[in-house]
Amino acid sequence: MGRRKVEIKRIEDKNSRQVTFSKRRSGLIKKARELSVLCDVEIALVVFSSRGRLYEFSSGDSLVKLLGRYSGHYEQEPEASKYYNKAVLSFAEVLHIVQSQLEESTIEQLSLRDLEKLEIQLAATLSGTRARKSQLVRETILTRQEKEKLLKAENEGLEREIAEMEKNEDCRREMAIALMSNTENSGHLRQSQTLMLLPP
Amino acid sequence: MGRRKVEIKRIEDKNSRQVTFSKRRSGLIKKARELSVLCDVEIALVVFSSRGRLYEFSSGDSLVKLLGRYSGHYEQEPEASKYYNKAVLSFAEVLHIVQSQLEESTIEQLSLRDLEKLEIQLAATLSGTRARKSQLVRETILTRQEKEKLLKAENEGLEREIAEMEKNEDCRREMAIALMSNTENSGHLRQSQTLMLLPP
DNA sequence: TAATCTATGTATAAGTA
DNA sequence: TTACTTATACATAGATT
Repeated sequence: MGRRKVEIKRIEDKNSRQVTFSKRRSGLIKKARELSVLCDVEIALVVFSSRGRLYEFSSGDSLVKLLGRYSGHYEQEPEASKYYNKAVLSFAEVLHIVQSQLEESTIEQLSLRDLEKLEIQLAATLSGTRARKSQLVRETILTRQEKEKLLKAENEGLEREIAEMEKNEDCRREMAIALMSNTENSGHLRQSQTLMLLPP
Repeated sequence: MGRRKVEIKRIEDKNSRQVTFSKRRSGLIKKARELSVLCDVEIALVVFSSRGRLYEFSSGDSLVKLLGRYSGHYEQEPEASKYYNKAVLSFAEVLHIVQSQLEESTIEQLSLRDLEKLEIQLAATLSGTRARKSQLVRETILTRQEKEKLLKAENEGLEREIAEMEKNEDCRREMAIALMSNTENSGHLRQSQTLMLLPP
C-alpha cells in the first residue's frame, strides 16, 4: 500500500520504523473507530510503543466514566492522565462481563448487580496496587524518613482495602443466601426481591 | 474501499452489517498484527460483537503464559477457551506495568518483583470473581440442593483467596522493611539483597 | 449462510518540502 | 521532526454463486 510492497517483518531502520509506526498506528485506530461505528460494536485497542508510551482507542465512553467513579483516587495523583489509561484498560476487561450481563434475562441481570460491584471494586483494588508500586519506585529517591512515613500509610491503605474485600465477601455470601431462599419460593428471582439482598 | 464510498455511521441493514463486521474485523486484526511485527510493539485488540462474542489479537504470547500460571484454575473449567480470552485481557493490563518496569534501572526492577507478583495475583483473583459470577448464572437452572453445594465450594474458595491475599500483604510488608533497611546501608538495593525479602 | 470476484476507495511507502 | 505529494498496494462494498 505504498510505492512498493513491504515484507511483514521488523523494520530495522530506526527512522522509518518510527515513521511507519506513526502512520500505521493512526490508520489502525481510525479503522477501529470505523468498525465500532459501522457495526455498532465495542472495541478496545491498546498499543504500547517500545518507548513505553501508550496509545489507545476504546468505544463505550459512558462505561469508562462508571469505572472512573470506582477509581476516583487517581484524580488526586499528579500524573492523572497516566492512570487514566489504566482505568480504560480495566474498563475493557469489565466490558465483556457487562456485555454478557445485558444478554441475560432481566431477572438474572438484577441478581448479578452486587457481584458486578464486587468485580469493579476488585478492579479498583488492582489499580490501587499498581499505583502503590509506582509510588514505591519514586520513593527510592527520597530520604529514609520520608520512606518510613509513606510505607506506613501504604500499609494502612492496604489493610483497609483487605478489610473492604472481606466486607464484600460478606455481601456476597448474603446474596447467595438470598438467592437460594428466593428460588426456594418460585425457582426464579423477582425484581422486588433484589432489594432484599442486603439485610436492613 | 469498495464499489462505492460508505458513510461512517451505523449500518442499519442487519445482514450487511454482519458481513461488514466479519470483513473489517479480520482486516483490523491483520493490520494490528502487521503493525506489531513491523514496528516491534505490543498490541492488544479486543472486539466484542453485539452477540457477546469476543474476538481479540494480542502480541506478546510469552507473557500470556506467565499470567496463565497464576490463573491455572481456568483449565479445570469446561469452557476453558472462553476464560482464556479474559486472561489475555488481564495480560494486556499487566503488560503496561511490565513494560514500564523494564525501563527502570536494574536495581529498581529487582526490588519490584514481589509487588509484581502481588499485582498478578490480584488480577487472577479478579478473574476468579468473574468466573464465579458466570457460574452463579448457570446455577439458576440447577436444583436448590446442587446450588447449596456449589455455593459452599465457592465461598470456601473465596476464603482461601482472601487468606492468600493476606499472606501477600505480609510479603509486601516484609519487602518494605527490607527495602528500608537496605537503603539504610547504601541508599541503593544490591541484587544479592533481593533474596532476603522473605524470611528464611 | 459462506466463498469468491472485481471495481473502486483507502492506506501508506517513498519522495519532497 | 512534521507535513505534504504521489504512485502503488491493499482493503473491501456490492455482486455473483
